[in-house]
Amino acid sequence: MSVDCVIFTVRDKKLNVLLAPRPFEPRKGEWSLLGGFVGAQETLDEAAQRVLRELTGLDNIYMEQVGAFGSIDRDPFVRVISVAYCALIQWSEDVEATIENHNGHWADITELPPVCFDHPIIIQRTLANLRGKVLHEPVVFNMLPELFTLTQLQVLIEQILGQPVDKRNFRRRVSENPSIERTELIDKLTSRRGASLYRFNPEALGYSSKFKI
Amino acid sequence: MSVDCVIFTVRDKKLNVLLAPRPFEPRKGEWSLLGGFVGAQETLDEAAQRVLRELTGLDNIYMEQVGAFGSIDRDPFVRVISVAYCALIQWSEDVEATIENHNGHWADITELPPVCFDHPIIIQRTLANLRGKVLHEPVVFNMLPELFTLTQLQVLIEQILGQPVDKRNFRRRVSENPSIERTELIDKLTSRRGASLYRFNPEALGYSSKFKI
DNA sequence: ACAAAAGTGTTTGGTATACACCCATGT
DNA sequence: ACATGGGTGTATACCAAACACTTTTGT
Repeated sequence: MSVDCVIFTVRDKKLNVLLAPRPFEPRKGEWSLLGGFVGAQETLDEAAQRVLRELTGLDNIYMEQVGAFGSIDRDPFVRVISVAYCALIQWSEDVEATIENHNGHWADITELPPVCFDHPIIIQRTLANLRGKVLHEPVVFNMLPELFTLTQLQVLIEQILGQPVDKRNFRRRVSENPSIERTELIDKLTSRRGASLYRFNPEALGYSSKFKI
Repeated sequence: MSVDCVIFTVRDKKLNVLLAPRPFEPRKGEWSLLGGFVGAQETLDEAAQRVLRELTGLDNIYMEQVGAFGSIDRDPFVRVISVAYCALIQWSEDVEATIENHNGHWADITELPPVCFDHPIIIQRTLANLRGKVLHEPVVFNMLPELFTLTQLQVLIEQILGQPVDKRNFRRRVSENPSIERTELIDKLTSRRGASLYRFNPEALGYSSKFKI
């Protein structure tokens, strides 16, 4: 019984997934998702959080279960059932260091290397899952810094959906979403003109109103 | 490692879920979902199909995984992780007999009796799942006979959604859905006037068109 | 001056909703 | 005759999509 984490981040304007060489047999050394076994006193959610923490140093991360995968061919001797979790993290130098200690490598999801077992299927299902909810649930903010520009947000959503998004319609929808608040701050790093920085404030969602981008 | 089946059917115009007294300790005798352990040579999907077959006599049934549930408190001694499956079946006298041999009982989902462990959560999550897709995927036909009237279909959907549906809008949407074909046959059992019988024909969905009701 | 990203409204077509009466038939 | 469920159309409000130019500023 194991958990496998499909860890997404946005890096250099591309959606990436974290892979690592499999640390033991069978298929030792082949690319695989980051996983671990479930302890006897852990819930599945706890196990997933722990695995993520051990391999990235991150804690308190957004994770959601995707499903259980029980293909038989995984290991010829031991039956392994794996529960997949989707994690969204913010890329940073800090994390990068911890990840490298565990031989983790980011792979652009549009050009994945060969991955072992049924992990390609798990990645695809997780991505489909994410695509289905990115516009209806406030999950993307887990991949962005506290303050972000609308272009950053748009590019990220385009990466997840795998298709372009109309800029004006996008910005109108954002402006109608009370939980995405414009701050007085201006980011001058990415453009000459400078772009307003925004913040996600979950409190600002009214009682009945649903999140929507 | 077990699978639990959340088996829905429509009976007497109500959405029902199948429960059975738990056959062994702990909590022997309390209401529970129908479950079983996963064999060493089975996939999860196969295990779910087998459990369903053993307990209802039905084969080749629509089933979909809902997720894995790993709460610890389930059994104080053995760690059990359960993968839940949603099954939609057509109610019939035949099935009823097999079910009774296994002490199965239908429970109206609007007035569930106390159910053991985390099974109430599993039922609610499965139902939420079903609600989310009933209008976008052709799943309801698994709960209806080959030929059905539009009122049957409407009542079923209302039961699943837990709210009424506008009759004229509903019938317009159905008429726009090429996969729901009107036959020449008339059902005279449920009304004096008689109602046209319809059939679901998955082939009739065009290439790009999505199912929608 | 120009390159590079930020920012900004309107029109149009489609889709979802609300709503009430007549029809056919068995009893 | 009447009770029961079957069947039908329109008007309106809302939402989604398409679309192109001006602004700011660092170099």
